[in-house]
Amino acid sequence: MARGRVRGRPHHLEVPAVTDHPVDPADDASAEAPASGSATDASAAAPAGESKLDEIVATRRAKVAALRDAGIEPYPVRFRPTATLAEVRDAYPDLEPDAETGDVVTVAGRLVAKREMGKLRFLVLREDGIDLQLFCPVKALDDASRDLLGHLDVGDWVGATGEVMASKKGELSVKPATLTLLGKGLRPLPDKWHGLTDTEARFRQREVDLVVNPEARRVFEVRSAVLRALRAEMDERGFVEVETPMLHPIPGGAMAKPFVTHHNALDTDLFLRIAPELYLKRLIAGGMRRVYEINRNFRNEGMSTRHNPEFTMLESYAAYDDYHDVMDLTEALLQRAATEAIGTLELSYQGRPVSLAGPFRRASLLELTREASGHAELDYDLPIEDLRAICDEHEVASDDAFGPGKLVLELFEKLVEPNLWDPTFVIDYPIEVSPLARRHRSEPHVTERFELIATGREYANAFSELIDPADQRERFEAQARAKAAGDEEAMVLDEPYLRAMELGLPPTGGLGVGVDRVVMLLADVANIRDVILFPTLRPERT
RNA sequence: GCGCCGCUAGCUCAAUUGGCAGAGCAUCCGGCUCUUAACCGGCAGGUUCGGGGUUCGAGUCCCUGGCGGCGCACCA
Repeated sequence: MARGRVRGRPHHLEVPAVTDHPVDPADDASAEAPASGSATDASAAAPAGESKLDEIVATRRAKVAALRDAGIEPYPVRFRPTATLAEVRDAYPDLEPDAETGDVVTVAGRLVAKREMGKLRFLVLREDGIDLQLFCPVKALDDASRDLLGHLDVGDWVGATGEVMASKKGELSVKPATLTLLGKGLRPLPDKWHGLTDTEARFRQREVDLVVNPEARRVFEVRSAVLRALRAEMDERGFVEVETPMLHPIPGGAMAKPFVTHHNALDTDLFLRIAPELYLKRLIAGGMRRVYEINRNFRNEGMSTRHNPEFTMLESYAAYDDYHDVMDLTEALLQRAATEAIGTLELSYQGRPVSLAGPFRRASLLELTREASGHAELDYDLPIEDLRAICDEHEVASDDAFGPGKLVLELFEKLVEPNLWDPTFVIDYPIEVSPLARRHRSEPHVTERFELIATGREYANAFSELIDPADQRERFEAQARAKAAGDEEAMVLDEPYLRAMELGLPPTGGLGVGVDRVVMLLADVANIRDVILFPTLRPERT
C-alpha cells in the first residue's frame, strides 16, 4: 500500500485504494465511509459494474479526502493572482533560453497538461484560452506543495507562486515555490490532442468544449465583440437601449408560431415573445425618439442549421426615418461589427469570399424575381392563374389561399434568395405579406420594406413603419381572415397596440437584425448551434 | 414532421464475408532533472445507445425505440 510518491513527511498523502472506497455516484458521503472488503491495490480490477469513468472519479474523490486529511482544502474560498497568464506572456515576450528574471508572480489556471521527467514536472496552466508552463523541480517546492503535486490531476484548478523564467528550450515558464489547489476536478478531460469532437457532447457539455477546443472559445469571443460593436454603434447614434416584455398576452410583431405558457395567479395563458416590435413602437408613440433592444425571441417552429427556437434579435426604431435611412444604419452596423470582431470587411464564408465594404446593392423584390424566373411580365396585378402557372413552372408550391403578393414572395424565396451571395438590400415587399409596414409612397401593391440578404439567407428585415391606425386596423383584419382560412402564422389583432397608434406615431424606421446569423457570418461557422452557448436540444434521458 | 447517415473504453478511432471486441491518449503501478501530442516498461478498463428477432455464432443482418448530424419543409 505504501506506494505514494511522497513519504516520511508528517502529512504524507496516501490515496486510499479505490476498492476500499466504492463510491455511489448518488451519495458523495459514501466516499468517506470505508466499505468492508480486502485492501486491494488500486490497479486491481474495479468492482463489477463500475466503469472506467467511475473508477477515475472514485480515485479523485479519494484524493480529495486524502488532501483534507493532510490539511489541504481542495475547494478553498479565495485566491489572489498577481497576474493573469496573458499578462505574464505579454510582459515577457522573448526571454532567452535559461533566462531568470528574479520577478515573482502568482498565477492561476486550469491544469491542462502534466509532463513528468523524473523529479522534474512540467505543468501547463490555461486561463482564458492562454497557456503558460510551470517549470517545476520537485526540490524547489515547499513541503505542502510537494504533497499536493503528487495528487494533482489534469483538470484541476491550480495556483502557483514563483519566479518567471525560461526553460532550456526557451519556453516561458513560472518556477513555483508554492502550488495551491484552487479546485479539484473529479472528471477527466477529453483527449488532449483530439479534443472533444462529438457534436452532441460539445453542445450538451459546452463547458468541456470550451476547456479543450480553442475554436469554441474563439467563436464566443467573436460573438461578444459583435454584441459590443452593435451596442456601441446604436448608442453613438442616440438610440436608447430598452427591455420590453418576454411574456406577451397577445403574440405579435411577426408571423410565427409562439410558445404558450400559463400564469397561475393570473390564471391566463401567456406567450413567449416572437418579436418585440409592437412594444418598441409603443415607446415611439410615447415619445422615445430612438430605441433599441437586443434580446431573445422564441418561435415554436422547426429547427435547422439556421434556426434555434430561441434566438437573439437586435430591433430598433427611429422616429422620422424611412427605410432608406434604415438601410444606411444596417450597413453601418454590419460594418462596425465586422471591423471590431474580426478586423476586416473582406470575409470568407464557408470558403467563398463576401465583401461588406458596401455600399450594398439595392434591388426590388419584383425585379429580382422577374430576372430569376425569366418572366419579364411578372407583376402583382397579373391574373392569379398566370401567377400560379409561373409558380408551377418553377415547382413552387402555391396554396389556393395565397394571393398574388404571397405567390411572388414564394417565387423569390425559391429562385432568388438562396442564390444571393453578396449583401443585397431586397426592397419593396408585397403588402399582403407585410402587415406592419407602410404602403410604398408611390408604388402600388408593395410596402417600404427591405430584407438584407447575403450568403443565401436573411440577416435583417426592416421597414418604414406603418403609422396610420386605420390602415393598421384593416391589415389586422386581413390577417384575421387569413387565420380563419387556416394560416397558423397570421397575426392576431392587438387592440392595445392600435390604441397606442391612435395616440399618434411619427414617421418611423424600424429594423430587426438576426444577431446569431451575423455571428455565424463573421465567425465563419455553418451551424447556428455553434454560435449559441447552450443550444436547444432534446432533454437527456436518465 | 419526412428522408439519409451516425452512435464501439473517460476521449479519439479500428475491427475482413456474420467467427475470440482492439489501438493511441487519459487513469493506475514502476523508471527517468529541460519537457511541450514527452518517453520507456507494466496492470487494468466494454450492457459495442436501449429492447426484440434471425443464426451454431451478431459490433456487423432484420424489426423497434432513443439521441445526434445533414438535407427537406417552416421561419429569422
